[in-house]
Amino acid sequence: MVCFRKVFMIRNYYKKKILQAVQETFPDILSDLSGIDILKPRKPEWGDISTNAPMIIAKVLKKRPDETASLLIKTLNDINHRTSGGHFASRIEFAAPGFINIFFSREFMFGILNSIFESGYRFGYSDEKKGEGYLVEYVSANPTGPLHIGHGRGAVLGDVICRVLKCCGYDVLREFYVNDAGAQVKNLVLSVIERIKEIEGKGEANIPEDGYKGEYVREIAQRLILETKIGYESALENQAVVREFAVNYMLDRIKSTLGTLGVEFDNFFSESILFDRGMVERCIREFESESKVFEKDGALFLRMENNDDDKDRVLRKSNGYYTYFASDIAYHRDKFERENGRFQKIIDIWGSDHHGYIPRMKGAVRLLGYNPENFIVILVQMVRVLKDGKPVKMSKREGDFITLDEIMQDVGRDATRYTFLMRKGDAQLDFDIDILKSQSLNNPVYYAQYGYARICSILRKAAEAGIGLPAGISKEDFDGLVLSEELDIIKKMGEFPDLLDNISKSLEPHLLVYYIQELQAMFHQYYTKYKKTEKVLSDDPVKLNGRLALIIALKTVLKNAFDLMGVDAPERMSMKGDEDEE
RNA sequence: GGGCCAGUAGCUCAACGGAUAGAGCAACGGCCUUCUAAGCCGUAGGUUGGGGGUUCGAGUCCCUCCUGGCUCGCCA
Repeated sequence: MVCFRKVFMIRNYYKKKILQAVQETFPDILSDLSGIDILKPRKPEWGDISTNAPMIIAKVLKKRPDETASLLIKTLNDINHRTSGGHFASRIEFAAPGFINIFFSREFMFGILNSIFESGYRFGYSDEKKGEGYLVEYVSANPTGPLHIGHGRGAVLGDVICRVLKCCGYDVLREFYVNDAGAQVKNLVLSVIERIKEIEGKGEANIPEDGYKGEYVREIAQRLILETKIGYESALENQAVVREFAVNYMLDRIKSTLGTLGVEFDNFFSESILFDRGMVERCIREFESESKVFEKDGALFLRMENNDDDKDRVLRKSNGYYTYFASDIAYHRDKFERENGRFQKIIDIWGSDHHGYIPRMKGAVRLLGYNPENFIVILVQMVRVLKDGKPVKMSKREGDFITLDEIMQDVGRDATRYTFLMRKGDAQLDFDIDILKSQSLNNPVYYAQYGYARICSILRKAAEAGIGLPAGISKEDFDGLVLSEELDIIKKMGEFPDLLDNISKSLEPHLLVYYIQELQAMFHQYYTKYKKTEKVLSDDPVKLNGRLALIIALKTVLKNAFDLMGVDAPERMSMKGDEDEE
């Protein structure tokens, strides 16, 4: 058997073999070979994995691609026969204009299946990069209102990115930045106080221009009165009390929504702490001593020109207050410095309306003495909510919006998460409430879950028939797997570790959805095609054991993928028309 | 006006610079006495916004134009 140790990535495995072949065939070649690529062919007749190496080498050596290819194939065949424990390829072919196509051997596919059983729920996981730290900040909604759908998208994306990074062996900290020091919170406080006045009948609520008019503000006021016995006048005098209560109330509510969504955080980092601990001042003092700032018109500017930004930026306004940018610099410095530099990479997930802020923050990171490349911003486009076919205007201040809680009540957590994960973050997304409500049975998440439930159903049937489930795959039972659909499913499952590695680098979790969708389609097709002829529960004991092993492995891979997406993997699903059961 | 992102099937979107551009919805026609029909099969649908360029090869990279979104504060 081909040796599978720890995480096994097919791409890397074959890349090694091909590079080895290149070295052995052309020992004198010195050029840069980074153009050599390992591809997954689109057509079955092009093999299971292929490379463009002949073309790259042909260019360097000024030879014809078919010449370099035939030499490489010769060496590859040689290596294939030398490989201890079994061959990795059953066929190695040339294809015009200069590809080498490799077909997996049965030994290789047996190895994939075997490694799924060996790794189980950790299949696809890695501990290779252990120690490399990522601090991922996401959501970070102002505690001035309930979460809306846009927050949900960022939350799910951040959550799944963290899950994938963790399983790829990174040291991950999930953080929520609480903007509890700025003007927005102040506006909330004033709004709450006005509602208190209204409730006590001391006049009409006079919500300030930048205040919040949502119903929840009245709720905060009512609770505040109830729990602290505070009145209008004392609230005016003790705004800090109102502030603390309101922020805590909103944070609790936000946390509860996140809990429903299945999104967790390791840390909630308060903006106020940056000021309380003098972290903002410290940054500014150091910038001053390094002549990175200057005063103009009574304000303090950070020199950003000719850096990453196109403009000098204000850190301290002429009224003496610091800008949001100033505290954000201190915050990001802390991220890099925290726990003796535990985090090499800082990832922020922002709404794409903040994209103009990226050069500024990158520049600040550079001025702090860190490499801006280690500060990565993922942008998430705002979600447009459609109702009655028309976009719903959403204004937090006007209190006119659909909350994330309401969305989840309508379509459920799984569908909500799945919908957000279906597209990459920086693409516009329409969330049509009516369609998701009325056609929720058509939701793609059910397609994915249905396949899982089907597998469980077969395994239940097997148990009922007294058939023991295999805990692994033996060489003999593997002989029962000969249908091309079966082998294709095995190959696809083998891609899972590559996929996770890819996502951990590209930070694009939507690939997970596409993978599940494809894998499920393969299973549904296989199931339907053979439900009358070649059932999993075959009378032939070799086929039976092979197929049981296949679907148990499939169940494992699917479960792992679902877990990473935070979507439920149901053991059974009721069919249409069965609603009245139970 | 400057900057960032996008423009791919009727709609929503995929496709590390690789071979004949793919799914899902929607449309049309089929498949349930058998391991779950929330499934499967088939048909139709495209000059990848337009035009140049780079090379063995471009939806992908460069230039330019068109269109849309976002953004250009001593707001956060």
